[in-house]
Amino acid sequence: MKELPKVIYAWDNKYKVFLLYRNKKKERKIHVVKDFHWYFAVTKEDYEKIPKELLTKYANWSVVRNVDKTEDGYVKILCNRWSKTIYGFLEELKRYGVKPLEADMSLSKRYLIDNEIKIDENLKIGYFDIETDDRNGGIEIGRDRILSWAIVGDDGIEYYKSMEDEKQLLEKFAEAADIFDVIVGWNSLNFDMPYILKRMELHNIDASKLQKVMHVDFMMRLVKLFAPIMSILGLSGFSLNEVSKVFLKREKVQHEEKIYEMYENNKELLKEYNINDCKLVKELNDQMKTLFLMIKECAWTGSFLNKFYVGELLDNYILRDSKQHGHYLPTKPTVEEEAQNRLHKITGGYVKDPITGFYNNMRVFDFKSLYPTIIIGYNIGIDTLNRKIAVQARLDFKEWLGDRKIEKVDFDEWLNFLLEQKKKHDPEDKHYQTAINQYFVKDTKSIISSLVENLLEQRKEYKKRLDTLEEGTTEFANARAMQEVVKELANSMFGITADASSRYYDPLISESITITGQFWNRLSAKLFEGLGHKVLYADTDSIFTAIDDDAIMPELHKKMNVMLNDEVKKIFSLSLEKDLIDLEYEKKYEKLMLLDKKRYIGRLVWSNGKNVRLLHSRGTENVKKDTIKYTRKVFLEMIELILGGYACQEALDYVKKQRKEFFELETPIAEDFTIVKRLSKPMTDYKTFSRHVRLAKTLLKENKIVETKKMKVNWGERIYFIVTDAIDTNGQCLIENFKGKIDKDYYWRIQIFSPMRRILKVVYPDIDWDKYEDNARYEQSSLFT
DNA sequence: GCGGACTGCTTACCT
DNA sequence: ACAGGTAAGCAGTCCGCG
Repeated sequence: MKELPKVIYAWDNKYKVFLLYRNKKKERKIHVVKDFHWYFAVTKEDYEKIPKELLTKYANWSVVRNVDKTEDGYVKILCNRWSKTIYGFLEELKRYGVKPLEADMSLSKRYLIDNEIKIDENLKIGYFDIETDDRNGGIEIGRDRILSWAIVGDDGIEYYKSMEDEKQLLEKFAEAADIFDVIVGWNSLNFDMPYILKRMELHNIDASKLQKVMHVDFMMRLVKLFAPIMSILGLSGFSLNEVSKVFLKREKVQHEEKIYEMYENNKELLKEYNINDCKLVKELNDQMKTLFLMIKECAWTGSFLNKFYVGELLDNYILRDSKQHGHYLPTKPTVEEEAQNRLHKITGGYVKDPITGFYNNMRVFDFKSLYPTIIIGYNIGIDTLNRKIAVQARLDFKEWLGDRKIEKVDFDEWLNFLLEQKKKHDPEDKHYQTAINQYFVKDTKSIISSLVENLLEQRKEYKKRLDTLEEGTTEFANARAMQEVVKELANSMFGITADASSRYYDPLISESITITGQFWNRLSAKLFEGLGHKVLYADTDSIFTAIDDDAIMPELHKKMNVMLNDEVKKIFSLSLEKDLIDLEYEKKYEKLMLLDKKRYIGRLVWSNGKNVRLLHSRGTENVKKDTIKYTRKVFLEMIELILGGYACQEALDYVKKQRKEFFELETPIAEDFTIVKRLSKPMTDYKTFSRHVRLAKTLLKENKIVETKKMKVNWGERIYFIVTDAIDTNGQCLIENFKGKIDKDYYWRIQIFSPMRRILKVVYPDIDWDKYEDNARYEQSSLFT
């Protein structure tokens, strides 16, 4: 193969690389590469540290095959990756102070990067689903036989099989799947795929028959995209039925009978049901273009669909770029190194102690792309950090900070410390100094900063292009997709420098980013206050200040940006032609109750340049899923009344009224008082047993719920319960066992009044709200009023 | 034996 | 299997107490 075609998918088998591609006739073909050798790299300086005997020893053990010194600055050590001794070799090298580079790579990943192989975007997609014998009840992967399968192509062609002979059924599935580049299912990573593989194993069918087909679990992607905004979408869960209802206004095919009964008595309905599930997933994708976007991201970064994780995408993207520049990156940490990395806690964003209160005309400013901006501005990267300065500079910073937390340190003291340190460590001004007193060279651009810069630049371009294109056209969809792609990648760059399992992990780097973010935020607070605007709250990249006059806002916004850019450039001697920092004026609340860190609620009237009028809340009870329905209703009602201008006395009367109504409630409805809590881990991992865990224990024994898996993506079951006696640790019942008894005192104190009181205390601080908590105490005190 | 102070666990949220 | 920061509620423990 002279001109390498775009590749659909690639894998390796010890010493061979398999490249799947489409020929001129659009047929799927495999190209096998037999003469590509695995290697890792070390720098030339590191190579000198390796004793010759060590290399000879491992060469004699057939671990080291060859040494390639042809590249600038690096030596490639060609090895037999499948020798177990390789790990001993790498460890031994580390003992000599040698850092093996990119020694974690698979053979195929290495090949794709070295040969700059492009990824094909024209993938043939099949949506698949299986049905299994459900007579035994409960779900256990591979326990019962598969009754049928269906695949629906993106061209709409349907494939379906159902037969007695399961072995043949599975063979047919492998055959049918093989014409697709990728098969897409719903929760298929945890159900369909492992089920099929288990049953294939049972029938001694070679699993490699499915090797050539990538697999995507569509549910997992949607969970990632929509889990944070479920309530906005009106989405209560991620069953296929629920998601279809919300996005497609359609439901799954209804059936009264069990799957097995359909298989026995109503084969047509089973077929319809099975195929329909595939179609639903297809229609979801047709509507949202999710796979289209994922495929774009893969082609852009040089990754494959079945390894679609931000970390993996970025890794490929960075590795390819650095290879082009003739650089090799660190090896991913071993399990032990990763555990070691985790022990070190990295400081994150700045959260100001809020000045709580009920405010008029609260304005929110927001740093656009805060962390990407910092990466670019200070040329941050592993390749630009001056390690010679780093050690002493770190010690100086630690000594100065002492046991204080950085957010508690006086801002001017911090500023002065940094200015002094700059003189000490970098008198010739050859570096950018970050707010954690680390120094990044100015003269060569770091890999990640140029990538992030490129990504942000691209994003601007796509946004510009979007304005010129017509909505609904393919070009528009393309541009928007790419805009999303570059945004996600730029924003994730920080994440991988703080990820203990990543080759880019480095606390000096990630804290250079986060703590400089803290510094910028506090600097902007200082500037706001210099202009007479008191900052009331701030979280990471946002600043809250109350300003009555709308007319001054455009001017203030402009002024703040000029000042911020000037100050930052001056303090850190950033030699930037254009202004990097973009502090946007983002929101206006006509009224806002600022309750606590990460908790506020108010009337939003202006957002991102548009007039709006809606209740907007963060972290308050109405947004939390474990709030009971009754509280949600009363709480929101009270908020509306307060926003509507309730006076103190009116609020007091309202609380009294609510209290009375609640205690006079004769037959509480279960629905109103159900507490919902989710399990987060396997039962054996629990150290304490709260009410929902106690209930779950029994449910688990009775096989009514399934054990929570350790994987992060797989949420545990939700437990719906009611507290009947708060004193008793077993004073709770499941919603289905509700007999009409609730612990009224508990519900009033904890579930209903407590959230209300948090608001009332802030809005009407002069009243002693505590006495309305305890029923008995209230009765007593009311005797005297 | 019981209650208050305290610690750490758990869940769910915010940026 | 990209991060840290935080509130609230409560389980569990320790301690004092003639």
